[in-house]
Amino acid sequence: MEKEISQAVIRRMPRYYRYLGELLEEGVERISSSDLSNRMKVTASQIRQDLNNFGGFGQQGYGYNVQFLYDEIGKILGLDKTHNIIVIGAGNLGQAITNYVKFEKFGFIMTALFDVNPKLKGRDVRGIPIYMMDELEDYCAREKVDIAALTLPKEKAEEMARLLVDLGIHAIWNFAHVDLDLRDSQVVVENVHLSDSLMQLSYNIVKNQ
Amino acid sequence: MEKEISQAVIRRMPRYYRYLGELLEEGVERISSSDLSNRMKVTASQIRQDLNNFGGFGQQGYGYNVQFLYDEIGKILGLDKTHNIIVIGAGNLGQAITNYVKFEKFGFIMTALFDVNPKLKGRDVRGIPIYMMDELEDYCAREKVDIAALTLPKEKAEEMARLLVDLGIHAIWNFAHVDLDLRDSQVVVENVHLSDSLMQLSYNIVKNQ
DNA sequence: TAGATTGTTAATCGATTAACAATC
DNA sequence: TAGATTGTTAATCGATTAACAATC
Repeated sequence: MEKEISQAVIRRMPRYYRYLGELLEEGVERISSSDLSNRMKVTASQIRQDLNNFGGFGQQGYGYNVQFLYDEIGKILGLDKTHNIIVIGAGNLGQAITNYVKFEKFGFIMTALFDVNPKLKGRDVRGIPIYMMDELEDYCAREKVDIAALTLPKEKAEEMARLLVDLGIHAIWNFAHVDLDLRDSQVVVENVHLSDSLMQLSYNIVKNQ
Repeated sequence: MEKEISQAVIRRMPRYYRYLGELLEEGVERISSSDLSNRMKVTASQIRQDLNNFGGFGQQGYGYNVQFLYDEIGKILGLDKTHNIIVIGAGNLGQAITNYVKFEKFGFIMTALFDVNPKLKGRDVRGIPIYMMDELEDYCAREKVDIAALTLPKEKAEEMARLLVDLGIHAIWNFAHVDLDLRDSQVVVENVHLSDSLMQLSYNIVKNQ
């Protein structure tokens, strides 16, 4: 296997992607690491180092072609493929994520929600059906599912994560406020801990005073 | 001023807080850095280093008192005070955040939502009123507001952020997919970039295959 | 007191920045 | 060709881990 690229680098890639998208919208054709560094408030050195983890996308004396680099970073991030997402837990957060249409622009397609609440049976979120949890297994056998977004209370999250692994799901986008211990599986987990984020903000408020 | 504590350390504090909360629920009275390190899958060294940024909370030969350490970290994170939060943008995400009752356990109180959509006028989210955007200034003059959660489309986020700064708000919890450039102000910004998180997940899926 | 475990200093590791030769 | 700017190596900085003396 090629040498592992650090998550610190990976975390910055979506940000590059976003700035390049903005440059495209502005009609900018090429940009140097130095100009980009001014915009993004990072060092030009870091930009060149980061990009060169994945290959030489620039040209000496010229800089980087914006469209080309945008597309390449898109490929690196897997945005050239579509990813089907199911949402486990059709509460407020689950529905909000489902409604966040922006994701589809990047190839993330919401295909179904699942919940235990019988009141939600047969309902939908902007056309995306809500199923009962006992239909999950059949659904996963029938349809291609790439990512499961987990928006359950933490008490139920661990158990559900196990089930999802058994059903062959490869990636979990975890909104439950708990660490999923799935190290024995091959599943990729990405955590969104909103409480943690809020606490960090709170710390910085206090510090600032 | 005391020496600055790195954000890497701060980011880990909410996780310590969560594990200590779980230990409390289990009725555990004391814990050593080594036992905690086993649970959290970090090094004992890191735990001791992190904590000692803020003071000596442990006792040689004994370890750490769980309740005491929990309370101290709570204070460090500012969770001993309440924070009033207003939500700018009462769309799905704004409403989902408002409904996320869990936050209140940590002293974060949702007090109002604001939107431009006249259909929402006079409505509420579990008793929390939705106001029109033109009432924002009066509201901020009248009520204590600690944090503004920003759930607007990115086109409107920057302008709104400026306005919030002018209205004297000190902290912004930013869900808009844009970097707010508020370096000239004293405002604390914490970003939640859901798209970035999803892209990072996507990268790791591709890598894993 | 002896054993346990912290607080803290020193060593290591990895990530960021600087420098510059290669090259378009 | 000369100027610009990359790709990449070397230097620096900061964060993590290891080690151990202090002490409960």
